[in-house]
Amino acid sequence: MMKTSDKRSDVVQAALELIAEKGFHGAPMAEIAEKAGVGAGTIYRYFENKDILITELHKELEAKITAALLDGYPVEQPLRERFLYAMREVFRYFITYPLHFRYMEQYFNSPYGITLHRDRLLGKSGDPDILMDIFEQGADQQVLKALPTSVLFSIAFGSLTLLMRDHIIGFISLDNHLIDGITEACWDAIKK
Amino acid sequence: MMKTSDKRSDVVQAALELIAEKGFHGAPMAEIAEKAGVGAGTIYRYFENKDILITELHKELEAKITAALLDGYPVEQPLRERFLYAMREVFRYFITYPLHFRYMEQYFNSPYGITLHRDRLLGKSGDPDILMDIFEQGADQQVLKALPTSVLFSIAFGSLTLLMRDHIIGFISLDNHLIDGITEACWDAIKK
Amino acid sequence: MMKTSDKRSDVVQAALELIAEKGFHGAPMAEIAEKAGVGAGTIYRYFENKDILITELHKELEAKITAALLDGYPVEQPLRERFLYAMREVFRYFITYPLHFRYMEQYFNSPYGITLHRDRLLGKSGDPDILMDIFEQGADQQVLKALPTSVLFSIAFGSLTLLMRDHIIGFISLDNHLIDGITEACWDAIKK
Amino acid sequence: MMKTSDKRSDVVQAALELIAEKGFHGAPMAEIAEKAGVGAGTIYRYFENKDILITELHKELEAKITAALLDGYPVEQPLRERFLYAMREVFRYFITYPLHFRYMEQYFNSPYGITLHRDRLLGKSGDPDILMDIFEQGADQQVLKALPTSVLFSIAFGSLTLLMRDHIIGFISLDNHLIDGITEACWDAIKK
DNA sequence: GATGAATGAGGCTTCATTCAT
DNA sequence: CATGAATGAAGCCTCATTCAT
Repeated sequence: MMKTSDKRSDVVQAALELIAEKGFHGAPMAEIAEKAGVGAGTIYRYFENKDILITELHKELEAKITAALLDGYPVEQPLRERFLYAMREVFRYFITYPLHFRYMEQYFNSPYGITLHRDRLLGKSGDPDILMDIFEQGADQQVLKALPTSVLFSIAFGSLTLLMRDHIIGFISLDNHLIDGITEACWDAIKK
Repeated sequence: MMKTSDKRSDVVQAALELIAEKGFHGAPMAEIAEKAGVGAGTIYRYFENKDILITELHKELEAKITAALLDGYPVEQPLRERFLYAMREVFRYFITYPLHFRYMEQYFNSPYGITLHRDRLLGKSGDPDILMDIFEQGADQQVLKALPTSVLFSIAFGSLTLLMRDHIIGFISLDNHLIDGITEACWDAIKK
Repeated sequence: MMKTSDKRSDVVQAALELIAEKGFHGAPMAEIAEKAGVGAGTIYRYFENKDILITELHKELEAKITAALLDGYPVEQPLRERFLYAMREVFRYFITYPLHFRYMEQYFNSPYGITLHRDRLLGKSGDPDILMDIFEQGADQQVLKALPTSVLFSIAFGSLTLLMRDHIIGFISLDNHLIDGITEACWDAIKK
Repeated sequence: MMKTSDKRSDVVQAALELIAEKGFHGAPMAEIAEKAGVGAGTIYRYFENKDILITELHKELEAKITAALLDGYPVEQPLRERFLYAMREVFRYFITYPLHFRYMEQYFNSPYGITLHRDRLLGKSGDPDILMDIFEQGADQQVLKALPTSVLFSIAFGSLTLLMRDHIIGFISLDNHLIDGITEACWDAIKK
């Protein structure tokens, strides 16, 4: 029933923690191995090389985030509610799993992220991107501002990113009330 | 009147270009030296080590950006106009100097950025932060939403960051019309 | 009647192919195991370690070559005919089994080969070396040049080795006519 | 006046000795560095990587051998004398520099050798190959057997190779008398 | 001051061998 | 007997920094 062996999970977890905390270059394979409690060579049974470990870990996190977002998503509600829900869920997910946020951030801001970005632009990303869908529908229904979809996305997601950073370093505290205020501010930004 | 020798400037420029393009780990000191047309050891006459070179370069860029922003800043205008002006200027500055943007981004997303952020929170940053001033005044005048200053900042600056990324990779084209639309969307986000 | 199990043969065959093609260092035990269709640990049931596998494989090939050479060997014929026969048989054997040639070559040109050579000099090699016998008889009968036996051997076998190399890489084509010419040239070299 | 720095020569000499004695895989870069009395990284100032060090060393040795061969070469003498001279010189050179022989042997019997061989066949080797010239002229003058040039070469050079091996391991002693006998035997092999 | 050759610690990866299942 | 996951020593290479010239 377990698809992944224990050692593989241990490696993934160790890599997640180290990379999230110290970045790709602050996380040598030897240290990942040590933290995972496995031999250095063991990592290579599961991941061809460090790049693939990094990419694979990104994919796993993305899948989890997407799943969390889709779970309970109010498909039938109006656009505004769906947008607010999605934003709040992403906030909550990352607040619950701050390492995931830090990892995704590292990944996004790295040569890997470039490829990712390009693929996403070209629609190669396989997952149903909820925010993008919302923005596209919003354009059709003329509920949102007449700005390119990707611009709307950047406004919402860029805000979220910096706010998460501040939350994680303890500069602000993203409680439900604040999250509500923020997501509504974002809605004001994109709505017509 | 020149505080810094030519060689120092050459090093700084070479470091800027290499790091902006390839990141900190893609810019070995030897390569920076070569690009600057100086010996590898020479760098160490001006900068104690690589970390200090990186930090110093960041400070220089920040000073330039601040200067560009202050130049022509409409102090007397209402808050809204000042906000729109500031955002547009930052966009224009980074569009003119994409290497500066890329460098600042690298710096921000790195262990260095952590320190920077912490210091900024503690008010150690010496420069007069225009955006922050605007947000603080907006709070006093009750023109802006009742959100923490740093939250307002993140909404504006987070949006800007992602949009600049997309512009630099050529995914969107930030012409004046689009910039106007974006800055107004950001204003909608923060205004009461 | 089978002294060796099937798995042992599979390992030997896999090792032969891999080593012949890629050399000792291009043939990891894991890959040999995979090609043989057995577990990596299984190899160690039959061969204490890689060195022993390599040495053992060499012995097996040598036995086959000797057998092929002895089969049909014209014991009664004059020296010249026996020499020509032996040379031609070796050529034909290696042309039929190029992997065997390549393996022997690898073995000969390696630290293993040193030991082999030394042992052969000391007469430790158990097999009846036909060429050596011919040379020794030739010396007794004063049909061959007054050169040490091992020198005569080197002339014949050294020529053969390089020619086989050229044949295998496709630079020359060792057809029967050419083989006849070569073996007679070798005979001219050694005959008085 | 010194084209190569001392360190470079030290590295080359250390590499020559180690590789000649133990083969490419028995000569780790770290050990070469240690034997040369330099830091491990220093090697990489002179040679991009191990492959290039190996190839470069081969080129240097080949140049020396060619030079030794050409020095005193009796261009005006008949074919037979030139062949005997060339063979004897090669023997003498390798007897004087046994490490050179062992290195060339290693190189020849390795993936590097394959390329070398192919290039030589294609005439890409820049040096004036004396033996090959002799064989070609011999074919024209109908002094030599009607065998492909490369076959004549293999007979002479293959013999030489094995004999050098035996000499180096001390199995035979290649004194002038023996060398004369061998080279004449080789002449008998190739002459019509 | 300026240079750049030299250094060696440290990073990634391979692979012969072991051993629990 | 057979397996193959696990190990870790060892190999190649990079690069920040130093120092003799």
